[in-house]
Amino acid sequence: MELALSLGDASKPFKFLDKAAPTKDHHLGFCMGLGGGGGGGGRGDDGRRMNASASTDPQTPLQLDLLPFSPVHRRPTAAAPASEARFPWLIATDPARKSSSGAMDGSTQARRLEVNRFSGEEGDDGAALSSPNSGGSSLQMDFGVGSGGAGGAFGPGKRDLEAAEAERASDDDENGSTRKKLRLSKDQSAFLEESFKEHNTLNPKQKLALAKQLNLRPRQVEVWFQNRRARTKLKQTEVDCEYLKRCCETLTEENRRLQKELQELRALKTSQPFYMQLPATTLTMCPSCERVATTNTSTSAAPAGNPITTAAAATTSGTNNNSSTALSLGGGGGGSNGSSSSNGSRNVHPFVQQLHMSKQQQQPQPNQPAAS
DNA sequence: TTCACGCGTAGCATTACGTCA
DNA sequence: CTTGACGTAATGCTACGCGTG
Repeated sequence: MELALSLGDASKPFKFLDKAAPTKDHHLGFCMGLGGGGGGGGRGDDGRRMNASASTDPQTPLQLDLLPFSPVHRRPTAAAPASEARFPWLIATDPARKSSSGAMDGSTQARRLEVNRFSGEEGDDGAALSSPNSGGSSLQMDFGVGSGGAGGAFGPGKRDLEAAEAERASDDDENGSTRKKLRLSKDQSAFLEESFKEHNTLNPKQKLALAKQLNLRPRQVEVWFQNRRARTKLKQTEVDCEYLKRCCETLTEENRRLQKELQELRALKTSQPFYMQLPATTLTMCPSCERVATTNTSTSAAPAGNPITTAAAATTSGTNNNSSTALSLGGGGGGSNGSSSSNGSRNVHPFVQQLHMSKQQQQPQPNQPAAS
């Protein structure tokens, strides 16, 4: 049993940067597919990583939408040019940003804008910044230095907390020892989420582009995606667990039901001497799928409405003293494979058909219907 | 062709910080 | 005001694929 988490088509190019902005009311989310097949999907360039990927299994019997998802994106308009339409929060929706660009005094503005922001001077040298020892924490808190005014589009541009945080960070910069944790703004997170829906992994180009768009360091983008994948996997595990739990319950119930039926059959067998005259029956199990085989000899001994059909199987030799019963399990329980033989010969399991054939060869019963 | 090496990125476990009830 | 739970950014480590000499 396998769970596949569909997070978009990994084969698609990284389109989010070319797309128009997500709508203001766009939903962030993903859907999970519970599949029953072998492991498909996986990273495009690396097959060994298979989780959190779109399921290619055609079976995909169950899909859970954990969050609503809307693929619709807003197109850039004349009123909202592409750069702004791509980032609708740049326009007017963020009151904090309004304040940052409006009534805020210069120093405060600079301070707020530069929190979370990687300075443009860093350029595309993501590798250097990626080093955990590169002092990125202190660097990113190096607000007010080289603010240049151009950046800050994706800076949080809000939250007095961050200003206070920045002040504390500036203190930390002096000793340079503490790790400073930054909270991404909602807008940044939303955009990253949108990107994650497109691709849950990043190539260097995409990473740099995203970092530039969001005014973050490439390392931050990278870390965000790593953590996001981890969260996705965790959710998947939870869903997996839930699904297995349901399966277990179903099977337990099925087992209980079968045990009950078996008891009934045994009671019936002892109460009716007719059964004693029947030839030995066998509980036949398919060696490949371990499914109990059906032999349709239409004894109709089962109680009415009984999903289990009993059949007195003809034995290959009269010397077989084993008392056995061929049971046909109906489609009940969680099974969806249509193993029930009630549909006639079309859906009869190959193993069952093989049984029929062997029996017909050994004990031909020309007028015997195939259905149970 | 094979091997060693470096680089980049993945997953994973863990830490540490910020937020909230 | 304190505290514990929780979410999450960040760190450190290992493994793998790939390109290169």
